Amino acid sequence: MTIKEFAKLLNISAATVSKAMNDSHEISAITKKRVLDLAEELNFQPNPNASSLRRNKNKTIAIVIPEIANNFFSKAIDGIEMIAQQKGYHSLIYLTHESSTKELGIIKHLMNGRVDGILASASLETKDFTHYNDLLDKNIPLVLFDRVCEEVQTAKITTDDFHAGYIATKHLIDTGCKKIGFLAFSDVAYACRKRKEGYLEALSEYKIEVDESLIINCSNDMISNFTLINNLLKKRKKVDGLFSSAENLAILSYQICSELAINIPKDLKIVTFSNMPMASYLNPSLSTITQPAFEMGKEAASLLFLAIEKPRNNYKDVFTEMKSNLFIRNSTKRIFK
Amino acid sequence: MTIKEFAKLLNISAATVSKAMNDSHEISAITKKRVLDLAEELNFQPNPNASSLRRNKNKTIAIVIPEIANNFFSKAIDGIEMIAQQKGYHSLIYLTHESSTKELGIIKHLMNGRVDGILASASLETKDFTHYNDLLDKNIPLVLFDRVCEEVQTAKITTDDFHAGYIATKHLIDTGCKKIGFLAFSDVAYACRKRKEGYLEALSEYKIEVDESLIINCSNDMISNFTLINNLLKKRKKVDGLFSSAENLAILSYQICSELAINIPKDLKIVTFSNMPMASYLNPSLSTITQPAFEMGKEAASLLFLAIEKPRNNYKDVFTEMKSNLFIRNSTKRIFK
DNA sequence: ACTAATTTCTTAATCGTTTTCGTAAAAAAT
DNA sequence: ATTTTTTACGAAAACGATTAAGAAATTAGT
Repeated sequence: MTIKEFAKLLNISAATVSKAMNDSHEISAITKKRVLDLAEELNFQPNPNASSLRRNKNKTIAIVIPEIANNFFSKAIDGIEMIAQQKGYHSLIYLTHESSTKELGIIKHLMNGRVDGILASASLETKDFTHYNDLLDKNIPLVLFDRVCEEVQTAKITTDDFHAGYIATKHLIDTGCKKIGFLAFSDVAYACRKRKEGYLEALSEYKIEVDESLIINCSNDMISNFTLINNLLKKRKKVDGLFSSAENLAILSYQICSELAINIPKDLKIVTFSNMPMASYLNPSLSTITQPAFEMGKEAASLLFLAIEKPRNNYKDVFTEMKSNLFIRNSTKRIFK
Repeated sequence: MTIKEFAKLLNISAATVSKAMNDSHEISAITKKRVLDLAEELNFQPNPNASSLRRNKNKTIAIVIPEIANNFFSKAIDGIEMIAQQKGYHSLIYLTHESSTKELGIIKHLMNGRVDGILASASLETKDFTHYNDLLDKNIPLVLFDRVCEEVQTAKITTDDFHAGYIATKHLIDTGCKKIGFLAFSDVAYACRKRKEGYLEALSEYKIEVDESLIINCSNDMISNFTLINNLLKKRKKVDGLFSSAENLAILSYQICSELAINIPKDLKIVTFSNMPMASYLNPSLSTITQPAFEMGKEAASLLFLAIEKPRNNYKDVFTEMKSNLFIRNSTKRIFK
């Protein structure tokens, strides 16, 4: 049903219906009620494409993320979608599967005005960020979250990665670790670099010399990650603590420890960034740095809507570091020998 | 940039550009190449709203699911999005948070033609399914997956819930359980009813009398679920095996066992439906029935696109039961006393 | 060489809204 | 009572693509 047909039912013009549904002051309360009541009754909704075309607004945002089968991102989406639904917006979702080619394709595609704004988390592979800057040149609001990058001058939501890295490493030192390895999920990602800096800061504070062979630069390839971590852990005496910057690397480490019969936490203590709800029930229970994924999603979305609805607002300067939490569990339990 | 402005750059008409970009046979190869090359260079894309309005097609589908911070649904979305991206479609995501009111609102909203088709998984609360039938009346393709319902005559993708329930229960019996409880995540959901029927079938086959007090009808309220399961497990001698129809109920059971100092698997064996990647690393490792979530998503999406692109196809008759797998781990380990 | 058929492009109508502008009617001001 | 202002609505022109129908240019057929 078109707005014209609908209008005919009430013997008024399409213009009046449109204005009534948009709560224009030009329309009397009486007429508004007649329109709204019938619209409710017949579930009449103006064609969104025609509306978007005319208004040049689609009430739609895009969420571009590396992966979804991931406790952090799925919770973040939960937060984003909640705010979007509150605001009456629709959320398109795009997965890059950590491929910069896919990311580039998706972002370039989104320049056609299909969405009013974009929430993105860069893929691991991505080293060139010009596509994000192109978005900004086209005045499409963009908020980066978690996987942010310095090259793009726009709003960013992250966690206190440096501090968390420091705290995690300090915790390992406090439980008696002397040779602490660091598993980097990326050697370029801003968040990972910050986590590493926190790690280095803690080592420095406790006068522990940095051993580069204990710093493992992992990638998106789980096979090669396996090899890397396996090689590290095989020379067991060289490492007694592991700070992992990503959940999946910790899982991999659990697997490798199980295969190599390395006892956690006796032989090796592990603390990791993770949003896993089951961390308490692992064998042994896993000490984690947990990011406020849901809140980050909400925060990022709120900021995006601010940018969309108040174009004068200089949202681009926002840089929010949200607080993550250290949950101490048995994987970093101090063992007195 | 509009198609007119773009056309002017090549000294041809907008119509020609449109046809060239849609690979019409009316346009010469030479012109097509000129158009496509410039479009590539300038990243020109026709306004999607104008296009959708004219064509009455949006190249967009909706995914309506109860929750996303959930291993099954996030993997299913992964599969759906992959197929959608291959087909050049966009995926809108809507979360109902298990609320039938929200579900109803979302589905009613989607009747305005914003999407070409819908993939849905009903919320637990939903008992009235007329909104889905309304969609079908409006000729909007609909594929239900996992949380399907008999009341709606459309395509459905599920798992072999009856068989899986039977196998899981049989496995508990084989490992020595005599008093097996069943944790139902819903008393109405089709999938859960089937799982229960499989459970009952196995009991019957082994001549184990059904004890209704061991069948716990859980809900979406985790607080009351806690009470229900806690009450069941406190009278410990009454139950020595637990078949859980949903992951979160198993997690809750682990928690309760830990609090009540019930040893798994010695005092109680547990097997559950779950897509948790960490099942092997739990304490004890958790025996699971695992659904092919990713493949289910792909299958559901493929079917939806078939319905969208071949309107004559009677996709509505499709009812696919995909095979789930039983992974036997330590939570159901036989203990010889 | 002339007509018919085919190829390739253009013009113009159309999709269903929103919004500007204009105009009655009603209310307020004189 | 007349003018001015305000209120409430309608007519028509956008928005930017697609496509049916028509026209020019080319090729084929006789």
